[in-house]
Amino acid sequence: MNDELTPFLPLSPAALHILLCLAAEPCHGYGIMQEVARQSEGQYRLGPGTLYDNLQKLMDRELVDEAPCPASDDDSRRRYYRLTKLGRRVLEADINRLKRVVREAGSLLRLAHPKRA
Amino acid sequence: MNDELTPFLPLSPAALHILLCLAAEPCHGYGIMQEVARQSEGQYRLGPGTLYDNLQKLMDRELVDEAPCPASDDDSRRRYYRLTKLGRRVLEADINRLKRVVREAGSLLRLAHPKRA
DNA sequence: ACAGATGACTCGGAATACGATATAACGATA
DNA sequence: TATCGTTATATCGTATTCCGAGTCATCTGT
Repeated sequence: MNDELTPFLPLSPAALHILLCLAAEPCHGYGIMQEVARQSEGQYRLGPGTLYDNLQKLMDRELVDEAPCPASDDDSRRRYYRLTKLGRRVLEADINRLKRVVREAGSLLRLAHPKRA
Repeated sequence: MNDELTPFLPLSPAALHILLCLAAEPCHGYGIMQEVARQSEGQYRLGPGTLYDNLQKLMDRELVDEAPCPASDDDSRRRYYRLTKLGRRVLEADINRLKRVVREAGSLLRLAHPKRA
C-alpha cells in the first residue's frame, strides 16, 4: 500500500465514521452526529465530546479542514467541515484495510459455522 | 440486528483483530501478536500493552476465555485463549456493521471520484 | 411569548492505548 | 555448559482518547 498513510491507521470507529460522513459532502457538527446515527441505524451514537475531540485532532492532522458555508444555508450558527485530499486518501486506505478484515472474517466464520456438515 | 450485542459495539481495532485471530482457532498471546501483524501485512502492529489490556477486558466481558493447552504443544509457557459463543456472536455483529460501512464507503468514494466527468 | 429542537462547544473523570521494561524458558550452537 | 537470540507472559506509568453532562445561544413552530 502507501507507507506514508500508515501512521494514520487504523482509524478509530469515531474517526472512521466522521470521515465517511464527510466523504459525501461538507457537513456541520450536529449534522455529523445525526448522520452517523442514521448510517448505523442507531447502533452507534456519537456524543459531542467524542465528536469535537476527533474533529480537532483530524484538523490538526490535516485530514479535515473548515469549509465555507454553502449559499443554500441560512443558519449562521453552522460551521462546515470537509475532507482534505489527504483525508480522502487516508479514508480509502482504511476502507481497504477493512475490506481485507471482512474478507478474512468471511472465510473464518463460514468455516466455523457449516450450514449442515 | 441483535440489541443485546450492541453494548459491545463497535469493537476497537485492537479488539477486532484479536477476536478475528481467535475465530480461526485458540491461540496464545505472542501468537496473536504475530498473526495480527501477518494478517495486516505489517501495517498494524499490536504491542504487549494493548494486547494484554484487551485480552483482560475481553475475558472480563466473557467474549474470550482461556483454553487448555493443545496436546500438540510442548511449550509450557504458553497460555491459550479462545472465543466464547458470545464472543463469536459479537464478532459476527461487528463484521456485519463493517460490511455496511464498506458498502457505504464504496458508493461515496466512487461518486466523488468520477473517472472523467 | 413560549417550548422544543437545533447548534457549537467545554469540562473533567474514566477508560484505553501502548512503549518501555522485567522476567524467564526455550532452541541452537560453539 | 555457557551463551545468544528468540519466544513468551506480564506490569507499569504516562499519554491519549472517550464520552456524557452541562453551558449558552439561535432557530422554528404554535
